[in-house]
Amino acid sequence: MSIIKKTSLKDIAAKAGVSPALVSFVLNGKGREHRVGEQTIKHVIKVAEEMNYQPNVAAKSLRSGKSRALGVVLSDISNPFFAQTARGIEDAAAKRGYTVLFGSSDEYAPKMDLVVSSLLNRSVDGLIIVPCEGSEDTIRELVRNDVPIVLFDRPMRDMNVSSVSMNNYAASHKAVLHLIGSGFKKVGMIAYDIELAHMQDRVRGYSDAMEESGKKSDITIGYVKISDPYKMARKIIPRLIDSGVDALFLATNTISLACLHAIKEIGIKIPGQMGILGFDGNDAFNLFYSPISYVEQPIPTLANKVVEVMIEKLENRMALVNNVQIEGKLVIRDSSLRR
Amino acid sequence: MSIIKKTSLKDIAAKAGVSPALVSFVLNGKGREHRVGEQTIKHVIKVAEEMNYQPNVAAKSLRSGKSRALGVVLSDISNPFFAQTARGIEDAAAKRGYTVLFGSSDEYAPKMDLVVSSLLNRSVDGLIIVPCEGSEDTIRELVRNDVPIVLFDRPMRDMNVSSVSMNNYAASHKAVLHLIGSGFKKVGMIAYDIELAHMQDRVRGYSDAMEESGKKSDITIGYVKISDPYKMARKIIPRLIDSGVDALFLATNTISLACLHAIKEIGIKIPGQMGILGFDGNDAFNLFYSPISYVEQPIPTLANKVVEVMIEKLENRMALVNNVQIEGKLVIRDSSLRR
DNA sequence: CTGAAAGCGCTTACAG
DNA sequence: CTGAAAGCGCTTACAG
Repeated sequence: MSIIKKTSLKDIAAKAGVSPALVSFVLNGKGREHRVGEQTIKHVIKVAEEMNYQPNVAAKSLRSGKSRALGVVLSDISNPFFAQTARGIEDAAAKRGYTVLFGSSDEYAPKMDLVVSSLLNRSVDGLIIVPCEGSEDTIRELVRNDVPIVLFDRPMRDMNVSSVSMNNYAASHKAVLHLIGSGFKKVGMIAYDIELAHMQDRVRGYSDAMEESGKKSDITIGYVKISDPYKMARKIIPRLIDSGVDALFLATNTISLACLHAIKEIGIKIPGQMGILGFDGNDAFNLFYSPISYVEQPIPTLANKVVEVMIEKLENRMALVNNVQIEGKLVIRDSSLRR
Repeated sequence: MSIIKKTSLKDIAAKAGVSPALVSFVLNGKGREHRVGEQTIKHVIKVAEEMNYQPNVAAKSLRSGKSRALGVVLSDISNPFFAQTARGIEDAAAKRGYTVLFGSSDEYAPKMDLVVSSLLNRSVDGLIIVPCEGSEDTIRELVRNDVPIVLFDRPMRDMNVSSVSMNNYAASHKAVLHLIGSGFKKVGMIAYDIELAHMQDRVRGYSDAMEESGKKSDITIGYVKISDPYKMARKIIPRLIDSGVDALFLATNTISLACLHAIKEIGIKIPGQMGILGFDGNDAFNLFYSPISYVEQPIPTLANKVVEVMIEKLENRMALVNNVQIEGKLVIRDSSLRR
């Protein structure tokens, strides 16, 4: 096994006694199409294997304008949700012969622009983007320039762009109904103070569930900054308790963790004093003295789907917009069960 | 802001009224060197900016044989330690104008070979590798073929290859002395049953600390499989307790988490019945009812260093082998304090 | 101080 | 059924 590449098309052509063009056709599976003889095809392939041919990717993409590479812009690849997403996308892409380049926007639009440019610069064929707040213009311009993009995790309505995300409205709605059904009187929510659709959907799911349960006047939402959720959670939670909130629906994994820290610090008993339902499973939820219930996002399914939609778009050159929603799952543990 | 690239060197040359070669020189900062006139330099740069020139990476790397891309082979990018490493490497590389491609080996040598080939195929300039067990031959072949590589997390001795890792021996040694100093009588260890240097160093640190403390006969190591640490932890821990072990030094983050799950399930009190000292901080450690002490790896420092060593190697073409060790830090919480 | 030209390794009309 | 040739966008000796 020699991992190192050096053989070129020309070398194979020379050894096989044919032209480089022919080798190119055969190796790209276009032998039949160009009516190359069966014998020749077999022979060329054999020689290529013997010489351990590895095509030069730079040459290929220079010539073809395609790189078989996907750019993926995440919020932060070190965040567990996105780390798992990254892994899922990498695997799904590899299965289809695509490589993936990652970048982190840190939820900051100018940083996102930087990452997008750098990725485009590397001539990726398409971009999978977790759009951050204020990135609408960037997305719009990419669409306008026919850059193939698929949004992940956060759809953007009224914009001509495909997306793959969880059905945030339905999952949140179900989660809140579960809390209410479990006997909690006044369910509050802690969310990010951002306009992005996924967050709005989670908030709507909560509000609608409250309203449908005749608790419209109990709707209580504490907003925290995406830049420092812990600090605000520490301040807001006591206030929510004072206002009579006896259960909390936490809108993201990071918010959940921040709130658990605050709750532990303040010394609130779960679920006795406060019911909890978080987002995205993790070890901390499982190891908490009162295991935490949560909305589970089917990350591998989501990752797989976004790659599928992307490649569909790339290889069929379809312009049609596809907004895929995948259902979440409620995982129920002690923290959301009134005793 | 137009993110889309299309301007070529030739376009700039035409507009600036000079030759493409001259533009290439100027834009690569070799204007002075080639004694291009100051006026011309300024003018060319201005035109390039006006036209929002973005060099075609494929063409550059085809021609130069360099891609300014680094390949990074991790164990599993969805594992928190490696996710944070990925982020650190990405940032450090971006700062120096390099892009990063990731791949996960899943601790399986054949998979690692696959990922390495694919990365090399994409003509990365160098490879940062977290070597898995049984990958010595691959590493050796890469070295033999002059592929610039730097090992991360796990050095390999007696092999002509640079590495960046934590000083595992010292950190483990210190951790175990702390447990003993804290009053625990019989400190056991749970480790992976692998030969890799970082694990051996952690085991040696433990053994030496025990021996130096006159507890040679108390040395008790439970080995778990890297493929399913939880299952074995569940079996081994009761046995260790039966043998009188009253504190556990856990050799990795994953092992720590697996053991905490098992401990919670079995219902062992920490630190009353069992002292615990784990590896790598995380939310689960902090939120555990008895906060877990741990060895902290300075991930950003490590990530930064590995990129530095890599680029040093790449740009100075130095053949010299550099084995960097960075000291870990002991973070002490309740779980390792006898009361 | 500046330009013309070759060539990196591919793909793809075009010609036969 | 197969080959010769152009060209993707760069860089870099070479010539002047």
